[in-house]
Amino acid sequence: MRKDALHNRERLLGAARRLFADRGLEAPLEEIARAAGVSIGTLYNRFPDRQALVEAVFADRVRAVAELAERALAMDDAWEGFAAFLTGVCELQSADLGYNDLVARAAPLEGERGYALMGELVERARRDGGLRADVELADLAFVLWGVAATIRATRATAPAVWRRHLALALDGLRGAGAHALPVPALTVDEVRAAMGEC
Amino acid sequence: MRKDALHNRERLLGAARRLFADRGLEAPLEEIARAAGVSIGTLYNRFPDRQALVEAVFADRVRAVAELAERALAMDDAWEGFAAFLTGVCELQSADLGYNDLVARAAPLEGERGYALMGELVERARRDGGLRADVELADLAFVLWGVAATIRATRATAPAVWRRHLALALDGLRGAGAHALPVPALTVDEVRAAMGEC
DNA sequence: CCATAAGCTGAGGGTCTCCTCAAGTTGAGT
DNA sequence: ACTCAACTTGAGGAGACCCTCAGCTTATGG
Repeated sequence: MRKDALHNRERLLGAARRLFADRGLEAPLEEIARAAGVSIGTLYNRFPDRQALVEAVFADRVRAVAELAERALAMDDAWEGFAAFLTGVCELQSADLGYNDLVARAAPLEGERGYALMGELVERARRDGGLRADVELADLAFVLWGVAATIRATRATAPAVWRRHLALALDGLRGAGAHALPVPALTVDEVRAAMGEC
Repeated sequence: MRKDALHNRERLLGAARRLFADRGLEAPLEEIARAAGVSIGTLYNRFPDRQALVEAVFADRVRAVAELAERALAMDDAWEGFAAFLTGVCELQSADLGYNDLVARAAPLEGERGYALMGELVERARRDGGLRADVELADLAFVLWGVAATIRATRATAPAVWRRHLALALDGLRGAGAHALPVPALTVDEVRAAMGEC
């Protein structure tokens, strides 16, 4: 790859990072190109479609979340770890509208390893962290989807209230005083399908 | 108003009701006109803009929710009433993608009277229904926004799981075993602003 | 049955975004 | 310096959707 091409790629990634962050994943590609000081054609040269650009921009987030999960698992208190993980992901969502969009469309950690990591977080919290027994991995999607909606709605008005929503959601996941759940959890495939849905 | 105009108005409302319900509030107006068997010009004659059409279509929902609130207040058990109200609104959201969109943009009950009604529901449940003391009216928005997101994501895949999300959210609102909330609730104005936000 | 105001129509102009590709430019190896 | 593959450019076609308005149709009251 030629040096100028590489340079343009960097500029495009930077511009996309910025625009996705404060306008969401639907930010016009033309505007990203303009912000990068490059023509729309060049953008398409470097990234065949929007998805390629999105993936390149948010690749770092996958690593960040994996690290988050590992640090959470390393925490002494299982519940603290569980809560810290969800809080961390929500913090990323709140810092970046694009990532917020993204988490609604794909789990923060994909693949065998990702699911195993998050599954262990849930398992451990259930075993000895006071996470209610009838909660499953798939139920984390509710928290993520829900808080994402609150973040999106309140980011201009009250950029920290999502923490209140999250706190209420976490209390709903605690064992103490829990009530039976009315329907079974989503299966892994259903979660995937639902995320694809929008 | 001429008879044919009235007739067209009805056809338009019917078509809009249908299309909003399964495609959301962004359904193309041209398609609504087509479904109504009427030209796009006529649609604009009857309804100056999308908002007018939306308001006309969902006027009945406002009445339905008001009734829901009154029946909820009439229930013996304060918590049951509170939960029944939220469940009822979520059921409406789940039955109609357009209404689902709408609830994210405006409270299900607006105006002095609407807020008073919902406020009383919260107040009463807090007083003697086991609703946690630090929850306020504005916090209902979290439930509505959150469940709305789940409904939207899962309607094709698992159209009933939102009840699970709602159950978890309700458990988070219960008094037993509640943990202190990290930030103050939204003010009424902030809720309004947030809803306008999207 | 007529006059006329009310209503209907749909082509078309405007905007926005996507994406392509022919023509021009440039980095880099020789 | 020269060559040429790699790269860039931006005008422009395509597709959605919005909304308007000049010209035609029709309900209705007299």
